[in-house]
Amino acid sequence: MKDLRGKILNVATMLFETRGIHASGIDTIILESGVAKATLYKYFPSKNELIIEYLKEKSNKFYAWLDEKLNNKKRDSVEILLQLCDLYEQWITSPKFSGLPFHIGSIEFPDPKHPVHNYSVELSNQLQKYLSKLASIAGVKDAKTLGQQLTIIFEGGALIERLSPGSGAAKRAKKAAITLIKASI
Amino acid sequence: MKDLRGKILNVATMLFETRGIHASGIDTIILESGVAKATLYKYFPSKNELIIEYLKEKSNKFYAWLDEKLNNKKRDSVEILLQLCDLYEQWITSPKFSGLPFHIGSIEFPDPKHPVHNYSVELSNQLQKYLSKLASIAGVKDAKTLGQQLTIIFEGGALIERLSPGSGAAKRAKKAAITLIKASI
DNA sequence: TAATAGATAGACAGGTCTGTTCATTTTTTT
DNA sequence: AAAAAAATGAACAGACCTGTCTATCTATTA
Repeated sequence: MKDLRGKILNVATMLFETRGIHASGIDTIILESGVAKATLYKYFPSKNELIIEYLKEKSNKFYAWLDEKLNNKKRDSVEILLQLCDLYEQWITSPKFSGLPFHIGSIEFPDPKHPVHNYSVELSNQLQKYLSKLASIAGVKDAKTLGQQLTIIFEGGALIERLSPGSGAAKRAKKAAITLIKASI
Repeated sequence: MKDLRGKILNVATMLFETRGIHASGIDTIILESGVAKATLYKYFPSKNELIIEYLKEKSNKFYAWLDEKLNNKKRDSVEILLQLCDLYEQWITSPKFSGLPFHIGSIEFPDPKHPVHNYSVELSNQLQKYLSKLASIAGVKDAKTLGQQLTIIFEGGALIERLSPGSGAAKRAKKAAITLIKASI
């Protein structure tokens, strides 16, 4: 099994995150993945599509990981939110973490009409809905507000942890999140 | 007084924030500012220098505005931090706001050794120190931690407010900040 | 008015960018 | 082993990139 598509996507992911999206040309991507240009354009009709697939795959992997880790816990208590904070810190401080992909997408493509920007906004909204829902199931009174505030903290912490890796931003974000969670019950 | 340098910087600022840095070429910048290419390269030896000047000027303007607004207030009380939260919301929700420049700089230039990335990290650290100092003067016990947490919330809120302008992210970030401030005294 | 400094347009170099095309080779399937 | 599908290398188009340079023109200063 060759899975050229997967190989291209992996290489593109690595390049996008270490060099940036605009700075990673198609020629570099095919060179690094050892694939012909026509092959890349067969699996991904345009660079925009490739970028969006990168965003989508990263997002899917994140939620798959999170759901799996949270699945065994009882969801109908505030405990689940504290577990979430632990998992957040784990994710952000993992050595392979290099920022939230949709931050890259939205900042490198600031035009609100651009498909990459659009999809990035969608992913941020999705995170907010996910966290609000989790808070709601946990029994938080104003779950929507808490979800939105956790989104802000998690995204901010992710950003700063990437700016200064190992500086402990993730840990402080987690503590701030816990403070907000406890204040909301 | 012509102030060609200022005109170039203004145009570059506008283009960087609406189209992104990589997507704004030198040719576009000189075309929009009605200036010869040699003139741009006289005032800014390279595009990197231009980008850094953009970051620097934006940062200076922000702190000048903030210091002026905070100057009349008594600084030795927690009141100053609540004032800060109001000003933060004002800044972020202003129609001319289009994201924190050093977020653009750090994400478009992810290489930690790149001067633009370096300077962006410096600006984020500067914000954290500023907020910690303000918290310290206000009499907060663990001022450094609060300053770091406020930085996370302010940067996260700024990011999401830009992603979804008018969605109220700034207001919720402010509320979260106030919760943390009150929890820290 | 004459000398000096600043700004101009435009060409140029040497790359890189995305995306297409095509003939050839490799792989898979029948 | 023959037919069909997939992948390859390489060239190509047309545009854009940063940065340099020159020759001309326009201000400012003396």
